[in-house]
Amino acid sequence: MSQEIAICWFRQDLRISDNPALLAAAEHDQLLPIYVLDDDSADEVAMGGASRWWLHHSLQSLNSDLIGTLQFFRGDASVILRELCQRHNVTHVYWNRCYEPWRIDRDREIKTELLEQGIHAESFNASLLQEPWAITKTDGSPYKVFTPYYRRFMVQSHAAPKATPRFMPSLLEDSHSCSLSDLELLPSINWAEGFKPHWQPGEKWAHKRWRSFLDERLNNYQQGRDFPAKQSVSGLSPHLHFGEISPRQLLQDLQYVGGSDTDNDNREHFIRELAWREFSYYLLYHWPDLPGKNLRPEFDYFPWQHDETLLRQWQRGMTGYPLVDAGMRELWQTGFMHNRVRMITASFLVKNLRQDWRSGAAWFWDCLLDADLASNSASWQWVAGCGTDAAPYFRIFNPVTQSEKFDPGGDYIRQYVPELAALPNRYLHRPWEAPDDLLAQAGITLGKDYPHPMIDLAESRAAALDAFAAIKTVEPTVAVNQAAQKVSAL
DNA sequence: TTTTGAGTTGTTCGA
DNA sequence: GTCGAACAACTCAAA
Repeated sequence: MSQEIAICWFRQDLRISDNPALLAAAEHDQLLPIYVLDDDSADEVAMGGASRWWLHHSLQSLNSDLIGTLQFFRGDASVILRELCQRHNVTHVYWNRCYEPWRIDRDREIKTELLEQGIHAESFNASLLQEPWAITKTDGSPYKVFTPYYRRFMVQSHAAPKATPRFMPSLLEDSHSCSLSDLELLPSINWAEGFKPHWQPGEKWAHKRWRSFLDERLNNYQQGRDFPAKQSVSGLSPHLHFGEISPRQLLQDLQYVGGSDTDNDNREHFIRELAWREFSYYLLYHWPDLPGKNLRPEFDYFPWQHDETLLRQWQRGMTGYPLVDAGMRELWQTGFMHNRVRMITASFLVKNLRQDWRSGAAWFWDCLLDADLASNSASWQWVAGCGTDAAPYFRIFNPVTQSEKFDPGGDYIRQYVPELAALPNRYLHRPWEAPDDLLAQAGITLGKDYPHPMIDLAESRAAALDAFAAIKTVEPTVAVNQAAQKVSAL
C-alpha cells in the first residue's frame, strides 16, 4: 500500500496547539511542514519591517518545536507547492485560511489546481471565532455597524480549540528549501534591538503572556485598559496576528475566570476587544477595498495637506505634544503602541495635521509588530471618519485633555519623553505654558531640547471641522454617483 | 414600506 | 469644579 504524504503549509498560524491543518496533516504517514515567504511579489502588501522581525523569531520557535524540520521557501507559493507535490508525490495539502483579499484569491486558485491534479487540498479556520461569511443581517447582507454585529456575534456558538496532535508522523525534508536566514527577515540596521526587552515571539511565550494577563491584569482590565502607564492590556496582538495562540483558546480559558460582577465585566470587555478584531476581518472580507479606499466616498474630496515635513515630525515623535510624542516613540522603540494612544496619535495626524489616513496607516504598518491588514485599515478608517461605522467627524481628540485624563501621573510620558521628566505634572502635559524659571530648573529650553507645539490645537481643530463640513456639500452628484456604483458593485 | 431607536473610546461652552 | 447640552444630521438595523 502506498504511503500518504501530507504538506502542512504554515502561514499566520505559527503554533502546534489548536492548529486544524497540522492536526489533519499529522494523520498521514509522512509530513512535510513548510513556510513560504510569499509577499515579495506585490509591494503594497509586503510585510512591514517590525512584523518581519517578529516573523523571523516566531518561525525559529516553531521550527524548534518541529525538531528543526520546518522547510523554508521564498517566492510564488503556487509554483513552490506544485514542485513540492511532484518531487515528493504528495497526496494531501493542508493550510489554515488567511483573509487578506490577495491571499483569498491566490489560495482559491491553488486549491483548484491541486484538486485538478487529484491532490486532496483542504483549508481550515484557525484564526477567527467566526468566519466572516457566517454572520449576516436578517436580509443576508453584511453588517456595517459594530454594535448590532457584536450582538449577533455573541449569540453564535463558538468552536472549542482543536486537540494537539498526539503523535507526529515522520517528518520529511526537501532538498530545495532554504534556511531561515535566507528569508532575510531581520533588518540590516540595528532598529529592532529595542524590541527584545519587551517581546518574545513564539507559541510558548504567547501562552506565557496570556497566563500572566489572566493572573495579573484581567482583574483590572475594564478600568485599567485606558491608562497607558498601567499596562493593564494583554499585549497579545502580535501573538494573535501570527497565530501563536488562537482566539478559541482565549475564549475557552476565559470561561474559568472567577464569577464576581467585576470578573464578568472584565471578561466581557476583553471579549468585546476580540470581537473588534473579528469585526475588522469581517469588514475586510466584505469590503476588500478597505485598506486603500475611503468607504465613505465623499472623503475622496477631503482636502488632505500632504505635507512630508509634518508627517515626519509626527513619525519621529517631535510634535511638541508630549502624549503624542510618547506614543510615537513607544511605537518606534518597542514596535507597539497602547490602544488609547493609537487613537490619540492617529486623530492628531488626521484631524489636527490633516494628513491622509493612508500615510498614517503606512507608518503603523511598517512599525507595528502586530501590523494586521484588517485591524490597521479598519481602525484608521474609523479614526478618520471615513469608515462604515466611524467616529463622528466632530469627535476630535484633544491631546492635552486626553493626556491629563489618561496619564495623570505622567509615568507614560516620562518613560518615552525623558527630556521632560523633570517637569512637574502640572506642566508635563503642556510644557509651553510652564514659567521660564521652571523650564530652566528642569533643564529644558523649548525649541532646543523639546519642540514647541507644531500646530495650534484650537485653530487646527476648527480647520478640520471646516474641511469636514465642506466635503458634505462639494460635488454632491459625484459623491452620490460613486455611492450608487458602489452599491451596484456589491 | 415605513417607522423608530440607536450609534466604542470626545470636546467645548455656558450655567 | 461640575454638569448637561450642543455638536449635525445621517445611516443602519430591525420591527
